[in-house]
Amino acid sequence: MPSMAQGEHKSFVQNSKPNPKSAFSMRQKIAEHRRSLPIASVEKRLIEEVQKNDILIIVGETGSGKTTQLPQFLYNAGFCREGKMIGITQPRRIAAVTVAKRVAEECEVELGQRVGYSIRFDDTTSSSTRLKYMTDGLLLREALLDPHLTRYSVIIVDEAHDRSVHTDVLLALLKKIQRARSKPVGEKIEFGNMASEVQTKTRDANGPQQNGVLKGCQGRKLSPLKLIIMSASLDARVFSEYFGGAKAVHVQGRQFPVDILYTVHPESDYVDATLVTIFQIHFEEKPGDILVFLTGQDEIESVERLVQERLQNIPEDKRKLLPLAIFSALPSEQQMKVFSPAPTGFRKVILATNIAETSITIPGIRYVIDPGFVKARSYDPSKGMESLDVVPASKAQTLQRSGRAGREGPGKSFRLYPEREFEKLEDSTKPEIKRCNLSNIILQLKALGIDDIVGFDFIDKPSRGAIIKALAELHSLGALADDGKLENPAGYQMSRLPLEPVYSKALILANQFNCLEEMLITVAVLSVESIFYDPREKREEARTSRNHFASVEGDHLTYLSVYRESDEFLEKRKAAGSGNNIDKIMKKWCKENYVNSRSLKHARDIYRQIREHVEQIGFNVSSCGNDMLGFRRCLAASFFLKAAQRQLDGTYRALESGEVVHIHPTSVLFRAKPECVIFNELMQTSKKYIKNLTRIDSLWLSELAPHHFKTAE
DNA sequence: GAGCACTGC
Repeated sequence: MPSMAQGEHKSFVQNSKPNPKSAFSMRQKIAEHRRSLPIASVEKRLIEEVQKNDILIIVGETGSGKTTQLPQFLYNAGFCREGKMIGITQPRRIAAVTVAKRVAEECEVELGQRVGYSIRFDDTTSSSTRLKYMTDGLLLREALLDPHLTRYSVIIVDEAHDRSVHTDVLLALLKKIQRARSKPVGEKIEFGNMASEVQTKTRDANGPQQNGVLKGCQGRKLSPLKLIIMSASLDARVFSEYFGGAKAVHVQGRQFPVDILYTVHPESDYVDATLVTIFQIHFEEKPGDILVFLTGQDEIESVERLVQERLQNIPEDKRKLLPLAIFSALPSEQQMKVFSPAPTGFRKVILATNIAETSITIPGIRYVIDPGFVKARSYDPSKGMESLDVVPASKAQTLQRSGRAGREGPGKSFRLYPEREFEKLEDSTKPEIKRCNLSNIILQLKALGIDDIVGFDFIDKPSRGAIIKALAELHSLGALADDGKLENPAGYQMSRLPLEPVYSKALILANQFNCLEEMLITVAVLSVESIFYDPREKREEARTSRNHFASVEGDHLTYLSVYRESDEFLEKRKAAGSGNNIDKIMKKWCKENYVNSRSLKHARDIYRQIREHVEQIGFNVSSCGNDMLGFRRCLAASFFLKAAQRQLDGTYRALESGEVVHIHPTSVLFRAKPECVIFNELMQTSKKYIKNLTRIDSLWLSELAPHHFKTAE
């Protein structure tokens, strides 16, 4: 072991001005603490502000109670008259569920009555629901069916600082809807008409009767819509400016003070610095668990190993330190371990990715170690390529991380860089909309009747190049006509499916190729994280299992056989009379076959949902049986935009971008190296890798996508 | 022969 000597010691300096707004509170024991929440004292004022202002920005730190209390205040003040609802959006499913449950408890109603939540695959709302918690993505979907969101009197967009694509698009849309709802219906409004017109042809069976609603309101005003944007931290000004100088109200939070400490000098090796700091805290600080923010699985696993190694070299009475890893790819049973209290006398050190920044809250944390980096996804529209890079965290992220030390008592945050480096960080993370593929978003906007995408009023405008690229892709897929308007019916059908546009297109084609059943399964599996466990898994049984499913034709057919075999197993068990617990049976099968049960369950949910959708469109779900040649031709026709040809040196050239790429080691075609393939994903990590491929005949491309390959011959 | 932060419909 290198000289990670015990004597090594890092000097930290206290930051010059203590963070004034650090007062997190413990997880509130709900009912008894309601009155003591900071927001309780400003109920009257908040209601007045909402009555006076159509748009209100509320800046509230964690622990203010805004998410649980404000909707109740509004309900009591009469904002749900005439059956109207208050919608509260969250960026994450788990938050929508837990908050709704808590509020139902506080209101002493059954979940799904006055208070409910609705997230994909799980809707607890009923006709009596007035406070509806949901994900922002779900509300966007609702807007496709009801372009004025007429059932809502108030919409609260919570955690707007998150700046997810969904939040950004939703805010832009709500701005438009609010304007439309303040005008008499007879007047021409900027969008919605076209969408509702076409809707009569393609509307979901249970969609609201939009035309009827509009007719009934003829000559009258739609009721106005109140908009409340809730955000933590620095970004309030951005939202206020976007909404024409909207009023912003601050609500005090509740957190314990967190001392911020910086290193005196920059650290050249943050893994090493992390290790030193962990032991320094362990030896010198009072009891309390440590939370370390690292960038990924590999890093976490190596720090875990290093901590274990080092523990062997210190006196036995000081070894009471328990390292635990948490990241999203970790099976949930192992994730749960970080939540159980450490054995008596032990100190936990949680090695986490960003998952611990917002998604989960671990009790007992008093110390945070923040090396100041994050792994971020970015997208290069010109090459159609994603990449994952380690980049410096933003100020907002860094504050959020430090706050994790002050939820249960005063804490300390150790930043592994000097204070002057903090000042150089970006204020906040680049909004996702500026670093992702826009084809899906643009398809949604087009379906809402918004045709001028370049001129659309985004909070942060995506680059022109990214917009053009997405428009071109949608045009190639047949979703957009030459004039840039949505094709009827294909474009509308595609916008209704909760899938990447290219997968929706694949379903439309599969309907024509008579292999819709196979394609439904394939795109469901492609829509989830890998259904195979960690491919680094070298155990013999795991390899055998993967080989058992592998198809020489490629990954798509491999996924098909995994899904089908799991399904057959389930059917057999059901027929044998033991079909009571589907989840349990599937888990057992997954374990035996080294398949990720979380992913497979998710794929099955998606399959069920999109099957319903295509049946509503009027497609007949038929199977091509054993005609895998026909199915591969359909895959080629669907994914022609992403084809690659083998070169003499064994590398591949992506036909669209001209990039030199490599087959990803997780592909079943990694060794076979067929002459021509279609693929679904192009990602740069250590190399430019293509993932999820199927072997095709290169002649199929010009035959099946002549509009795209006419010059190729 | 090598590797994937986190969400969401």
